[in-house]
Amino acid sequence: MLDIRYIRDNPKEVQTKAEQKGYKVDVSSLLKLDNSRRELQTKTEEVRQQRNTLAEAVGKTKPSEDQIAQGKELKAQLAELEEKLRAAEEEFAKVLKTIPNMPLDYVPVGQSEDENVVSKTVGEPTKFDFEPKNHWEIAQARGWIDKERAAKVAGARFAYIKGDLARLHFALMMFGMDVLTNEDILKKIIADNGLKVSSKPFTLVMPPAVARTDVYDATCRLNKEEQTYKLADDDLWLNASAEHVMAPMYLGEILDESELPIRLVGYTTAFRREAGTYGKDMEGIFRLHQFDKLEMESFTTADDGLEEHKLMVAIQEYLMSELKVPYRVLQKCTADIGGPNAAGVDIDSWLPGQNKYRETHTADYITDYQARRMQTRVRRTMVNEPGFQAAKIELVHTNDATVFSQRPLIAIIENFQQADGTIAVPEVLWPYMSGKKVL
RNA sequence: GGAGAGGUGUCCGAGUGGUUUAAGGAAACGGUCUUGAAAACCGUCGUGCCGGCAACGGUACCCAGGGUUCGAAUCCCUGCCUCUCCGCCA
Repeated sequence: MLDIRYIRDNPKEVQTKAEQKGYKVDVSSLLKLDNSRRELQTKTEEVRQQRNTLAEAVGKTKPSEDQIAQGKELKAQLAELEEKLRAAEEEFAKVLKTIPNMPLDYVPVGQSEDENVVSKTVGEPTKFDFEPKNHWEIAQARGWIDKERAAKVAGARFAYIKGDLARLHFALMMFGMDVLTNEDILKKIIADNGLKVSSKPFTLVMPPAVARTDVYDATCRLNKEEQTYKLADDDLWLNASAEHVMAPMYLGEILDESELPIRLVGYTTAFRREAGTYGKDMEGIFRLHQFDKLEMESFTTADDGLEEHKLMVAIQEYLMSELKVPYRVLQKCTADIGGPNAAGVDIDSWLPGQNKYRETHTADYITDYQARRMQTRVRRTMVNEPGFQAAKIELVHTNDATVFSQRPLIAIIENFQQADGTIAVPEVLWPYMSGKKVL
């Protein structure tokens, strides 16, 4: 959610930037709702004041007939005003939520994902002296993926991932966890990228896989039931990303600045209905209703938010480079970063089986847009001199980014396939493969 | 899942219908004293919203949402959460 005061002060900018993101919003009608809401609030508070004054005048004594009559009159007035105020606030909040976050100035303006800007390409598309297969062909031949039986059990777009492919998944997860929780590696990444951020390691988290409606909604990430699975008998939704259940961890809390940054690396199974993608990417495990994922989430001060975002991208690049999978970095344009984001980066991995780069990672910088709804704040000491100190409470900035989902498995299988049908395990994963270097 | 007891500020904890701007204590921070520290003493010590340049004023918030009342932290209802016992269970 955007700050209404910012919208009041910059209505034209908000209108323009929302449109750059492809959002149809009506800032002027929002501001009208804001005005009538505030007028009603003032009136309501005036009546409440009269009520409080009367109650105080009565005190412990028995109220007179006249006082009771007055009180009843005020109560009736208040009931009417409060109802109007409630309706006005509800309408106001509904419209305010439709205003997306403002893109940062460096985010390229674009109409669709086609206008994302490739900011970097690392490695060359892998060359083969044989015709490379796609991951689905390879996995079927090896018995690594069983979608037919999964369809029998759970329906389309589910999979049994088996044997060495399952092992490879856990190796990848372990590799990610080891990097993210290792301060020395983080220091190296920070130094190599010239970043000015804390080297505090990430804390490994296994979060709940579900969240309540109001909590999920506060993350600004809850989609409609067409997109997200809702439990039938409980007020709970299955998460569509670990980020969705880690972001609201500090809901309603005021953190101390000394606790920041809070860095979490969470492992969870994510669930997505993938409505509107029927027929797309049906082969293999590229797009499933369920997938396991390791995800970064962090809470920082506003001052550190952007550097934190850059750190997450740098970590993603480090992981990809260590795997030696060719990739490119995309600066997402205004149309593609998503409503809550101020900026966003995708990393696309080279998939020889599709002969193109496909998205395997994303990194989201959300500034204070989520934190305002979640009311996750930080108490900062701004001035601390003898005889004088001032504390300030600010919204935190949130960042999230993929460490590894299941898609990198596709990249590994396809890039490291050999003529004999086997897969060479990337060297950095050897320690996690129980001695297997070839699958 | 069944039965019972609870949920008050950073923490402990009082308050069960009306000067609650929530007692008291602890922690924290500033000061006095001290060579320094401790102790003692003095002071500060919630958040949101509305109005105001500001000082400040108003209002709401005692888990959440409803209700009763002239008046609710306090009474009633519902939900959530915690604890104890039972049941079940990786």
